[in-house]
Amino acid sequence: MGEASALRDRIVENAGELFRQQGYAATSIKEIARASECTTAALYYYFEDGKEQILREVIQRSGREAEFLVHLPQADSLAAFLADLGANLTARFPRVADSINWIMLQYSTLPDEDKRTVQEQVLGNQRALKGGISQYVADEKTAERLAWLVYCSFLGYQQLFTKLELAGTVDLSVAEYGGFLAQVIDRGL
Amino acid sequence: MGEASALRDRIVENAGELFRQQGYAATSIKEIARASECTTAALYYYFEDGKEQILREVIQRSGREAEFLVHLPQADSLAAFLADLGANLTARFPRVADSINWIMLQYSTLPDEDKRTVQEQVLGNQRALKGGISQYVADEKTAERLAWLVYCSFLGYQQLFTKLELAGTVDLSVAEYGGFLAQVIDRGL
DNA sequence: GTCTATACCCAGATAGAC
DNA sequence: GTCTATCTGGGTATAGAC
Repeated sequence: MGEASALRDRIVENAGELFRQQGYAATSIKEIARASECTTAALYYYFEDGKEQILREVIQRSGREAEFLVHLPQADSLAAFLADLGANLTARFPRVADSINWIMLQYSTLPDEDKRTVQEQVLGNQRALKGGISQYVADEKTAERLAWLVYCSFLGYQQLFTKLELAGTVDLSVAEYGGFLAQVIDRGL
Repeated sequence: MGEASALRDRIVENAGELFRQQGYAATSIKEIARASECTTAALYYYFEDGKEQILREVIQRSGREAEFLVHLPQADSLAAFLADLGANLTARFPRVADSINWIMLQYSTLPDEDKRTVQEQVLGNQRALKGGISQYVADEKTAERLAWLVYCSFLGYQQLFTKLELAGTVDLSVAEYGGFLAQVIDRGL
């Protein structure tokens, strides 16, 4: 089904970039070929099933790449941990949020195997986050829920403030937002 | 540019439904016509600029419809207010989240006027939420931030748990999630 | 392995009948 | 106002040369 090659890699990479920017449906195979500096014929040499196969591979790759939380901050309190997280998430989280965004629209049409891949990606992120939080929170269930809360909060923020460009209209940076979240979690209002 | 008519309404309505389900790019004008039980020619009678104009009108309508938070719960504490909100959001929020989802992918291509419409929709929701929260929180800035936090949190939850079907894998209902958020906000961990 | 050339289909769009 | 019929272009896909 098409062995490894530099071109093959470039195609998956560029397709992913285009999907993140425009979504799957709005991206044509010609566009992917152009970005990869090859023809559509070359593309079909590596991906017999065409666009759908590229979709599958992009999803799998984005699953592998999604370990954005692996390098969790070291801190000596939960509040500090979360504030750090917010400050540092700017670099890696936008990509994750972009991926989730276009995949979400595609999700219902995916074969079960790919659905699982996507879920695993999200679950992996949450688990990593939970691991970090567990250092400061004794109760298992609380850590679990807190990880979801933090994950969902940042995802929503990312989408509204970056994708919808609210950052230009509303004065609330990720760092501030993260700091506020940290503070609320730490001691309530 | 096409006066009011039952068919015209149906078209915008059905187009919106399809956009929410599949996104803008994946929805063809023929599909919209089929769903509206008319031909594409009839569609062009009402929408001279075709698909793009329909897009604009769907966005405007979804802006008008987005007052999902107008009927805010009455409660005698912030925690109760938020818990209620979580429990009741199930009905109206999914639609808002779906809209944001597909619009987000389209956003960068929108003319400035429509961008503003979208932002207004989000800002309107946040403002409404803030209004509710202000009853319990004296400080202006805190209410502001809290409204964003709540909004982002529910948006993220909605997308992960409903769109990505995590609700089937992870045991955490909206009500539980909202309850937890309420509790955290009220008194921290 | 990658290209040129091309087939085929469906999407967006419109003219003209009724 | 709504339809039938049709055009054009771009999208997916492939055969065959190099």
